[in-house]
Amino acid sequence: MPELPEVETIVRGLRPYLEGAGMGTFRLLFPPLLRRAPGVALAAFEGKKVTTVKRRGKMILVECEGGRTLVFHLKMTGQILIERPEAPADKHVRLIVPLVGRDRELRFRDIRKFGFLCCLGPSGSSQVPELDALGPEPLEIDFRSFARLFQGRRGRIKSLLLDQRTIAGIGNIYANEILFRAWIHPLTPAASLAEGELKILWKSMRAILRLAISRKGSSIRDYTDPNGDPGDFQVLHKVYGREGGKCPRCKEAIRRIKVNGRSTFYCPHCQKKV
DNA sequence: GCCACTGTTAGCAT
DNA sequence: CATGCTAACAGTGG
Repeated sequence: MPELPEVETIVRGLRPYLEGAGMGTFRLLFPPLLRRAPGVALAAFEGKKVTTVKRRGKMILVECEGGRTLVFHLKMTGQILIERPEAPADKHVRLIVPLVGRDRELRFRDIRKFGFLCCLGPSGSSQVPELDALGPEPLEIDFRSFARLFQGRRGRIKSLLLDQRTIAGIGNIYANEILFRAWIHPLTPAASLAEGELKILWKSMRAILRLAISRKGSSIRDYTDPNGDPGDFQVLHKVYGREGGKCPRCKEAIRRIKVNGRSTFYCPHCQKKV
């Protein structure tokens, strides 16, 4: 579930618990969670203190003393929870990290098991291809660089917004909401967008993501932050999940199509096909 | 029960 | 190289 606003909310929720805390013995309940790293690598984190928690795209980076970093990707159904050790853990909890002296533990819970954890060595080297190939951050990129992302690209604009190598952190919900706000049809060839349209798209992207972060993300199914609190941006969705509903701008019925196999919602009147 | 659907993306086919 | 499908998995709802 988590896209950029949800992951940002999670990271902010984790900081007070993790930063400065020491990590105890990891309990890896589902070993395949740990990707492309020998199982022993986890031991290198035990007894170390967390220095910083960061977000990059949809990934969570937990930096530790000694320069090592844990990288979490929640994929569709992953959650990171901070709970008391005595709180019951259900069968979907895949990893437990005790936080020494804080009467709390971090739990990675993931129903569909798509999520993963990677360990980065002290070299800070590139052991996570997904991390290295990631495009720029949508809230940091300036307009000129943003416009350049789409030059000479033959893909459709929605496909490219979802492509993490083009720009990082945008998923299906926010791609739909951003395009609606920008009055752009999802199937528009990216390279055909005029300067003015790109400017509106850039502004819409920033506005939607910032607003969603301020609402602590969208809780469509069971997304919660580390404290178990849901976001409420879903009540502000204009098109996502609203097939057949009225466009808030023109009252036309919202339409649903598939783009690259993903459900895509738009207003046929406000987002004209080119 | 069966089928379609789900917020992600790696890996493979084209 | 660029782009488009499908599968990985588990659960929910019709």
